[in-house]
Amino acid sequence: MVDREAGRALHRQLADLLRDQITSGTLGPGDRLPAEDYLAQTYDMSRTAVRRAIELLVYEGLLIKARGLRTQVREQPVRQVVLLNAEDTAETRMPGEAERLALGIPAGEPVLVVRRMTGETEVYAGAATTIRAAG
Amino acid sequence: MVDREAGRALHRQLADLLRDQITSGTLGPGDRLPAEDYLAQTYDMSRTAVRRAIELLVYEGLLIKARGLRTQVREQPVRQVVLLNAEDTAETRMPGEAERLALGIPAGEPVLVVRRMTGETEVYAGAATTIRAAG
DNA sequence: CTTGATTTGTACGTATGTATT
DNA sequence: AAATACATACGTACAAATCAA
Repeated sequence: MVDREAGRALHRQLADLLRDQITSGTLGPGDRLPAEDYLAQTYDMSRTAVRRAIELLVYEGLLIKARGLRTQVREQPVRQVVLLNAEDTAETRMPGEAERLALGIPAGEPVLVVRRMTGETEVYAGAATTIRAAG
Repeated sequence: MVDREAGRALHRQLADLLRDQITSGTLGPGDRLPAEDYLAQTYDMSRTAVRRAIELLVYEGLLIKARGLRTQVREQPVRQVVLLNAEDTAETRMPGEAERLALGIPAGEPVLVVRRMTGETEVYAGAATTIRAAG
């Protein structure tokens, strides 16, 4: 489980455990985590440490938080294909908070910025797009 | 400055202020932020709130933290072009902590995953690549 | 080389606010 | 209305890394 003598921060150890459960499928998309208080008791750490662990996974795009609800394993959206023509370029980066809210995407999701040769710029939710070369 | 009656969390308000200084160029790449304690006194909030503000900007890819040093405005790397051939696809997502450390990229940077039609998979630091269609 | 000052990291506790069920 | 659960905000203490004397 978690080991206080491990030389690794408690919240990182818990994040590792939860990440494993998600990537292995023990926790599937849409599943809800136990409440923070429950996790704190179960793993014998403070709620603060639990929240830090969950925060790490939110920023990895694995979890979605909502106040009052329990934290949920994120559903991976179906990826829509974005075609890249000759002379177009695409870049990825993290959005600022305002931009993220404007696009309606959750924390932990990068954006994809496509610059068309026409000069137009398109911004996509990164987790919902697959890039492919046109032609 | 920050307004406790604004109905907006203190750490989000401070993050807004710092983000503005970075994007406007008042704080340039490589510049160091004041120490957390100093910011806490200056903006009359706890060190906890200051740390949360900084954390937001780290996850937006704007700041780099290291223990013992002061927090630094991130240098944006020169982007290297990745060519996408017909039948290749590219996707972006956030890396897990282990993957991120293995690739040697800081928190707040997405990865770019290219799947070649040959079956090979390439993983790049997202902030250091520009995608372009071959041909 | 060692010490001390500075600065960030981890971990705990408490209290109160807000959203959902 | 009440219970549950996450959000914000404060405080304390000590650990660990860095840098300068």
